[in-house]
Amino acid sequence: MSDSPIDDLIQTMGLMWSADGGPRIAGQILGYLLIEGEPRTLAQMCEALQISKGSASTNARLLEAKGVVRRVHPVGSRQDGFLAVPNPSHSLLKSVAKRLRVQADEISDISARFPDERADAQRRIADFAEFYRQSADFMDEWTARIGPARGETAQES
Amino acid sequence: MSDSPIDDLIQTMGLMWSADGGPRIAGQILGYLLIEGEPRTLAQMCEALQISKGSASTNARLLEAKGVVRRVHPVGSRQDGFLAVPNPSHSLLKSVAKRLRVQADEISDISARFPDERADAQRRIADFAEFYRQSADFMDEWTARIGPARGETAQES
DNA sequence: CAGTTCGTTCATTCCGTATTGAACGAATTT
DNA sequence: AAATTCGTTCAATACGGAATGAACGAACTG
Repeated sequence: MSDSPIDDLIQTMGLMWSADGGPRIAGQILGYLLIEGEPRTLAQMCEALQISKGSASTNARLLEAKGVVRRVHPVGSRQDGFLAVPNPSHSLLKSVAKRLRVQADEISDISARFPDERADAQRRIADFAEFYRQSADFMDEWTARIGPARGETAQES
Repeated sequence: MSDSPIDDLIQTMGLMWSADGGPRIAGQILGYLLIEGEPRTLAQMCEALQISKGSASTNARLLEAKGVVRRVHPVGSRQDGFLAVPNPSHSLLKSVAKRLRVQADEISDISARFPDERADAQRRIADFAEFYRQSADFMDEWTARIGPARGETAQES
């Protein structure tokens, strides 16, 4: 079991990412690309992280969708390259904000169907949803303040 | 399967909570208490949500630790009562901020051990950690703006 | 002080989903 | 056009942690 700081970081990033509810391998890939600094292929990820080709593809694409990783097509090479986005703050916060907003809408939609005799409960739920919505708003505000990441190409709906 | 808005909300809160990486039952309990508005016992949760006593106890205590739920001791009753905190924003954001800060520290600690020839990687990792730290700061700022929740009694370390 | 009624704990079971590996299509190469 | 070399997909598996329920201690009750 290697204990080099580099491996340690990759391992830790994996644990952190899975603690946040995501696939562990996605965090490991991000850590790996962050360390390497230059585009790496799926095959290189498989070799370095000892994972299957399927996992490498799926999780790299996941990170790409989140805007944390960018895919490049080096001329003269047939394989795709994956590169950690220098400053992923923008994409990361935006995706969190979006999720909060969806959850807020979902909750208030449901509470709108409450029967009249549950007006008090309806208000409490609405207040709760409002907190989610405010949090999303504030995230957007913060996102705007730090500005978009350099070299970002996120195309989420 | 009942489709009343009330049951629907409880179910949805459970799914949302688990989507954020937590136990589904915790979200369901929060939804239930949010709807009821008044203190409810573990036995009532078991009955309403069809869950075991152990789950009720464990998850209620989890919510209590997060400062989202408050425990009360009604005089004359031997059972504890659990009550949804009116405005949990403060506790919720604070716990998120704390986790971000822990993760940021963890990452920069590891990157500090990088060998000299990896100075460039070290800098990228440090930048990444800095983003986490900034996010935590940002959460605290947001927390301060909305002010502490009414009736809060969170005692996290 | 025996008998309840609580809340908590913990070994076990169960379930969701991450991971795998083989199969496939597309694009290249010889 | 056959043969490679890519990336993706998907059914099967493995694994981590959620949920259970029995056991336990503590606090009350009669």
